[in-house]
Amino acid sequence: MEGTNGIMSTNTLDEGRREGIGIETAPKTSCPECGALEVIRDNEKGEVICAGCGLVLSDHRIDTGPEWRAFTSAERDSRSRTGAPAAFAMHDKGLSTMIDWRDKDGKGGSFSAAQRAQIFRLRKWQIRTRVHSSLDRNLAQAMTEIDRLSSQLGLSPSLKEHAARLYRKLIAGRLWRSRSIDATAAAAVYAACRHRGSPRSVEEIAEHSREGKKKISAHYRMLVTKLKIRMPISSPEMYVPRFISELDLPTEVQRTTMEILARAKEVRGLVTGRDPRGLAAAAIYVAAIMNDCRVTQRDISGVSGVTEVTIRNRYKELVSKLELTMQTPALLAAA
DNA sequence: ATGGTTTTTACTGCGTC
DNA sequence: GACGCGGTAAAAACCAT
Repeated sequence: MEGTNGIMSTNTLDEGRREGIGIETAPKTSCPECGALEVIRDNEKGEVICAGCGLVLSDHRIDTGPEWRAFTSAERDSRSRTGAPAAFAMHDKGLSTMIDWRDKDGKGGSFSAAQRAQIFRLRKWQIRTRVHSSLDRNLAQAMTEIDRLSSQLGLSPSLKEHAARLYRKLIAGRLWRSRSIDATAAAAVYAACRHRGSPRSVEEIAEHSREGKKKISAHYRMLVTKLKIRMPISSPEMYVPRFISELDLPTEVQRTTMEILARAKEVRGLVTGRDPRGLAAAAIYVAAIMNDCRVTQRDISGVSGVTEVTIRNRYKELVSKLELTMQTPALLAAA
């Protein structure tokens, strides 16, 4: 038991989370936009927000790292009893254990012998106490998977809940005919993100899932049709805030980006048929240069998940068809 | 299945720090 | 020389038919 407490110390958790996701950015102390020193930690959304201007300073990963879930079932149980209404994300509303399906921690590394032994005991315990109907087993596994995906993607608890709700709806309506729980769970997460207008690409989700991109999107399509939910078409704008904050760009750039995208919509053949992420990435690139703050195409490519080539193609189109002048104030002054 | 479109992969050249 | 950037051709992925 003292091992549990040790592992649950917040420092260890934080380290594990950061390493696991690969986020290196140190927490900022002041807002780059308005200089305010005060920040608001919004645990609900998983964001850190400037108290002065509301700029999202870091939207990442307040959630617990998945690698510790094996040790926190007791903690989670007690927490949910004391009030967290995390009903939908747990198949039996808090009585479930959350043991992962693999002997790996969040980094993909292995556990120590002692940790493995502990996990083994917990797994055994979990199997013995688990509800045995196939539906509940299904849900249990799905909820664990949704929880794991949400953690690794840094999704807010409410988004996780949404994904869980979608999954439950699918099961309850006997609309679930495929065999892959993981793919359906991933599809539910993807659908939830998209439904709430903070889209993650299928690629991003597939990165953390056992199932591939193709299968997940197939299951997503099935989910949408079966559940008869109307999805908002994903637009470049939806990606912009996340990319901007991941790139540590000021809000000014975001404003310019939005203006560019708004204008781009007017021109035919500029937006339709194109990957919205590529469009967002290119618009950000142009906007950054116009605002005199340099970002490399590589960096944008990294956070957006499209290649530099695509960014180039898009931004060339933007510049030519919108007749943008990409000269920075500095360059104009020099000339 | 097929054909058209878009994106990615892989490689090259150019200028700059 | 490493790096950012631009361009290209061919492969791959995607989508509607």
